[in-house]
Amino acid sequence: MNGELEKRLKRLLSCRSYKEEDVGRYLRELRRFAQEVGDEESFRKMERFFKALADSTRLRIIKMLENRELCVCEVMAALDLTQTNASYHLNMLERAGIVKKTRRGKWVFYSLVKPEVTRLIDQIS
Amino acid sequence: MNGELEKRLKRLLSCRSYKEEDVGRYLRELRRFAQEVGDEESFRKMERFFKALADSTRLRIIKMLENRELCVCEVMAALDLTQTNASYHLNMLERAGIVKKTRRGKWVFYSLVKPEVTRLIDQIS
DNA sequence: CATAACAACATATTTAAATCTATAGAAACG
DNA sequence: CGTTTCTATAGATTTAAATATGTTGTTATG
Repeated sequence: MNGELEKRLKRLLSCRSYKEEDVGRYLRELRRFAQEVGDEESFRKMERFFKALADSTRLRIIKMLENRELCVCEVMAALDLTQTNASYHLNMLERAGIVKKTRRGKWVFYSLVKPEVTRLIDQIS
Repeated sequence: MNGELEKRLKRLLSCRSYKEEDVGRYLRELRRFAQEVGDEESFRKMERFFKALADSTRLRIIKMLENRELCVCEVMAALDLTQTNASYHLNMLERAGIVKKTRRGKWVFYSLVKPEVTRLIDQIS
């Protein structure tokens, strides 16, 4: 067990009329509490989703796609990105399940999978 | 002007019965469209907010704070973090306006500023 | 089927975030 | 007031994301 940490908790609990021998139990309680709020897998999933939104270029792409679908070269033109960089961001959004792509001849068009995502964005701003 | 890009747009538009001389106008239209969906400042703000949520440790902290406030040493204990690392993540959340801190004697307690944030998180999972 | 055009991918570089180590600041307490 | 305890910050290191360069895959077209 981590002795230093237990001492620290003991001092904290002594302000709360806890008995000294309860400290070990309190530590286990805290760790169980941390487990109970959610499993690692679902937190990882949320992390990936929020990471996809944590970039102003991608947020702007999403807001544009709210109005209409765009092909890669239109995204390049609109946001002044290199072809590779535009593809990179669109791929990030696709892997997060936010956009989907449709090939039409030589062109690949991107559109929103769930338009609800823009509601979520608008809640923030 | 970016000649390569204009040629690319021209070929795209030629599939849509656009006149050739409209390509320059279409490029400007795309760029204006990109501006209209939102100003850089507000996208940067959203980016900061989503960045704060884009980490599974911080998401777990938020979910714990939904139930009750915690001091730094409790966060350390619950999530098995170093003191510095716990402070770092709590500071990130504070600067994003998600949590606030209250000093009580030697201890600093953190709590949610807007509990709505957990609704937003639950929408994802 | 050879070539041109659009997009994706692989790899390297740059830039930013997360973590660690060491130290400083603030409150409590003898 | 000197010491201990809790938290924050500074600086260095590690790790991951964003961007750039060069190349490949895919579709259309002469």
